[in-house]
Order: sequence, then C-alpha cells, then structure tokens
Amino acid sequence: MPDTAEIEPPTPLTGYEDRCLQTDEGRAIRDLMDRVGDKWSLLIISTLRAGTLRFSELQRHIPGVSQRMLTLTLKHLARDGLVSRTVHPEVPPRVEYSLTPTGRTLIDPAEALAAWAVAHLPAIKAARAEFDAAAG
Amino acid sequence: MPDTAEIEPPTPLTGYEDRCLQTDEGRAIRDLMDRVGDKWSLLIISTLRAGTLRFSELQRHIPGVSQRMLTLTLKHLARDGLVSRTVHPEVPPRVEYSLTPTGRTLIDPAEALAAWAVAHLPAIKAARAEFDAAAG
DNA sequence: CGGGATCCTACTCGATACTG
DNA sequence: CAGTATCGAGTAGGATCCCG
Repeated sequence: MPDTAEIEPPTPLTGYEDRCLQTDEGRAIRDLMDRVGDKWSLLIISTLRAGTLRFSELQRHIPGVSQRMLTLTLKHLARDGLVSRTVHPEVPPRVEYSLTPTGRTLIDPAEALAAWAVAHLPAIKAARAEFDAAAG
Repeated sequence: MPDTAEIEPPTPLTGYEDRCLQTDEGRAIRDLMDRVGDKWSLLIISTLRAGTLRFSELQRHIPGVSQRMLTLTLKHLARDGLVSRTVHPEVPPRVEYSLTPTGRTLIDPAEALAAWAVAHLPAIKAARAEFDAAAG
C-alpha cells in the first residue's frame, strides 16, 4: 500500500466518502429493510425468540395481524432461512414455527433496536407534538 | 407486591405471555418501524452519523433517492427530533442537516443491525436461492 | 387448523415540472 | 440550491370466502 493512502484527509466529509455507506452498509441496510423492514417480520421474530409456536398461537400473540399477512410473512422468513416451518401430519393439522440458528442471530440487534424504541419513543412523541404545535 | 407474583411459571410459553411483546416491545417495535422502518430513514441517519451535510450532499451520498423522498424523509426525521435542520439565509440558500442528540443514540443499534446484515445477508441469499430451487 | 385465492383500498414512492 | 406541486404506477396489507 502506498504511503499516500495512509494520510487521513483533514476534511471528514467532502468528496471522498461516496463509498462511505453505499457499497457496504448502504446496500446492507437496504437489503435488510427489504426483508425485515416490513410491518410484521421483526414482530414475528421477536415473538418466536422464546421458542416454538404454532400458527394460531403466533396470531394470538401478535394482535392485529391478519391470517394473510402472517402466512405471507412467515413464508418470506422461511424462504430467507430465518424461520423454520414444521408440519405435523395430523388431523387437525399442526404447523409449528421456530427460529433457525440464523434467525436467532437477529434477536440481539433486534432487541437492541426495541430497547432503543422503548427508551426514546417518548422523546420522539414529545418532539413530534412540539413540532406540530409550532407548525400548526 | 404479593409473593405469588415472584413465582416464575415453569412453562415458558403457554398462556401467560400475552403481554410478552405486546405492551412494551411489541408496541415499541411497531412504532419504531412506523418511523424509521421506511426506505430511506436509516440510510439518512447512517449517512449523517459522520457529521453535518447539506441537502445536495445528502442526495449525492444516497444514490437512488429522489428529491421528493429526501425532502419528505428529512421532514419526518426533523419532526421526530432525530435530525436538525438549519437554514442559512444566503443566496444561493444553504440548508444543513445533522443528527440531534436523540438521533445520535440511534446510531449504535442501527449499526448493529447493519453489521448483522453485512454478516448474514449472504446466508439469507443462499437460503433463498436454495428455497427457490427446491420449490421451483 | 392452517392456510390459499380473490378482491379491494390506501398509501408509498418515483418522475416530472415548477418556484423563490 | 433547496425545495413544492401534481400525477400515476406499483404494492402492502386488510376483509372475505373457500379448501384439505
């Protein structure tokens, strides 16, 4: 590596940082949001973090989710290898869902995000209320 | 608090956990996704983590974002108190954006998520390819 | 019970053109 | 430069009905 490459530019944000987020984090964040950035994915993953649940149990634990969206989101998560789907051939049928090892690795960052939300959402709502009061 | 409340139920997931995610984390995750779960918010926040940027700089650093979406998302973030907007009364006008202290607290969990994405997206894409190959 | 199929609505987002 | 305004396509997501 030439020594010129080691010199840190004094201006931190003027012209060299076009690759700052785009190649690595930028694409990663976008891909991530494309997969678990929807309305129910993180909720399902968080709900499954304590163990296996069957379809109707999941639906009960996540109020407001429709059968359709639960089915769709679970299918996407299974397709991405984050959730495993096990069908027990019985009558009535029983289908159980649980996190895969890969899915389990998402728990920590997801809970970090949830913790942030719990801690800072009051401030956000206050800021929003103040903003709306000021702007009419 | 009565002593019966301290007894941990032995079955981890059968009947008592209706409040497991819904009251705290569940609502938090939903509110969070409502605010920064869109296409550009996390990208903007990550881009601003290194310092102040003006509108056109932000647009250059986030390829693919339209003027409209950049304006809209910045307005939402400003409304929520995550981003501050400073107008310098000059000609041509200069408007600078930076993270507020509250916004800065989001950097760590957001980067944790981005790091997860960088680490696990290849596995996800592989799982998806395998799933699609098996299912046609 | 665990979905699949269908219809329908609302909203997101992008493209384009215009403004101060 | 930093927006605003308007239009239109695409899609996420809810409601409903049906099936194995």
